[in-house]
Amino acid sequence: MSRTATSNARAPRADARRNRDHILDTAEQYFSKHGVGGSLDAIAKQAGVGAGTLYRHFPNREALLAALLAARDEALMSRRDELRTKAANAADALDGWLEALTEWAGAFDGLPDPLRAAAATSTSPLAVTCEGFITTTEEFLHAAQRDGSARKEIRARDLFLVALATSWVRGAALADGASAAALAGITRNGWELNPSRTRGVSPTTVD
Amino acid sequence: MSRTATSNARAPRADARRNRDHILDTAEQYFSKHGVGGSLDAIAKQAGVGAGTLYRHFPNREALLAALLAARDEALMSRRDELRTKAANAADALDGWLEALTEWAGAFDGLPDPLRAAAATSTSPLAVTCEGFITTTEEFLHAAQRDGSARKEIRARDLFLVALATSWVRGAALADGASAAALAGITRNGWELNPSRTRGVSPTTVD
DNA sequence: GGCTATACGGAGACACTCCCCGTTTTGTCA
DNA sequence: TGACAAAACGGGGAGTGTCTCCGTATAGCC
Repeated sequence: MSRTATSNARAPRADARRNRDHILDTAEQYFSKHGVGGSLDAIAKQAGVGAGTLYRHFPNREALLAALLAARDEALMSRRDELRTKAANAADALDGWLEALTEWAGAFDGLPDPLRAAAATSTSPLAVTCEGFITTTEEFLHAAQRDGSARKEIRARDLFLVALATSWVRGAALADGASAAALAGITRNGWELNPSRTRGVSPTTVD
Repeated sequence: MSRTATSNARAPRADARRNRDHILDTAEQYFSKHGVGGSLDAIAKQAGVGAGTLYRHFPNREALLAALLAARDEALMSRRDELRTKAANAADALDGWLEALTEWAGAFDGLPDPLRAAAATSTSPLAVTCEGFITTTEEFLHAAQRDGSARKEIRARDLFLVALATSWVRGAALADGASAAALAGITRNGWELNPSRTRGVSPTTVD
């Protein structure tokens, strides 16, 4: 009981903070190049620290990923705020949010898998992040459902999983922009009700 | 040139065939329990053969999976034939086929991942299987597009990937039947055009 | 300058994939 | 039936990865 109630632990040592940051930087690079499955020991070596140091800071791959994604939270939050205020209508807002989520989940190759697992288990550092974004999804979804532009039977969690799944598919449909667009279209048609705008699909040439 | 043109290799030895079958049986059980990520050495041990024997028959995990799935091909084919003849219309046929694919991809935990990879690379024993099913998907999709019940811009490969993705999501949404139904609904609304039947979604209670 | 909590690093236990090669088994042909 | 060559077996071991443990180093404080 000798510590303050607000911060139960004392401030980290300077070298600890330095190493942590360095590991994070290295992991960011490494996962970008090799996907989330990249060797953790290799990251430690490349960061110039021992394996023990890496595992002390991040007990497992998920913890490391969670820390990496935390750095992106802010961007996603500001995107949310932007959609809240600037979207033309609730449907576009929801669509924009799902696209933002899909991109977020595509930050590293293979990222959708641990995210999906986290969304199911809730006993993972990633789970907290996921739950937060599901709540935001719910906000946008409810708004769209209230004004009749989204189907009533759809739940936010399912839509979140759809965004992850879209990202998952994109990881395979390499270099095929058409697939990404097709997926987005299928998803939007999937949840949308009474589309107000005749969206771009021109009747075009018959053959 | 001393062999017959039709079968370039001689018949396998009796013990080889026996071991192969035994490995397959064991792998079926093992993957069912532990998912497709289960240890191959453990399968060999449980099957009572050496690791070398397993790897001689199936050079890698994908080859083993492909052999396991081959045993299921027949069931899927007969489902296809059933849908061809008994489905009320092209849309229901396509829907039924996609559901069959989704179930097929859910045979083992984690199966969608190698399937997705195979659908992209085409240099894997699983790729052949995937391509075959994509072709069938194309058949059902074209029929639906011809009679105006499926959107024109959708491609068979994308729909195949959607089926895999649905299976992938189901792997997470454990024991939640509602999610499975929701996903199926989103998918169908995603590709369907001018739904002829007012499908079950009752306007129901307002709150 | 010295003391202690904190943090470091890397050796090593354990697991998994996959190759290699000496040994065993099978099928065939006299 | 016996013997021989091809086919197949099995498991040791190299390579790679995860994660722990503990002797050593160092930052921060008095």
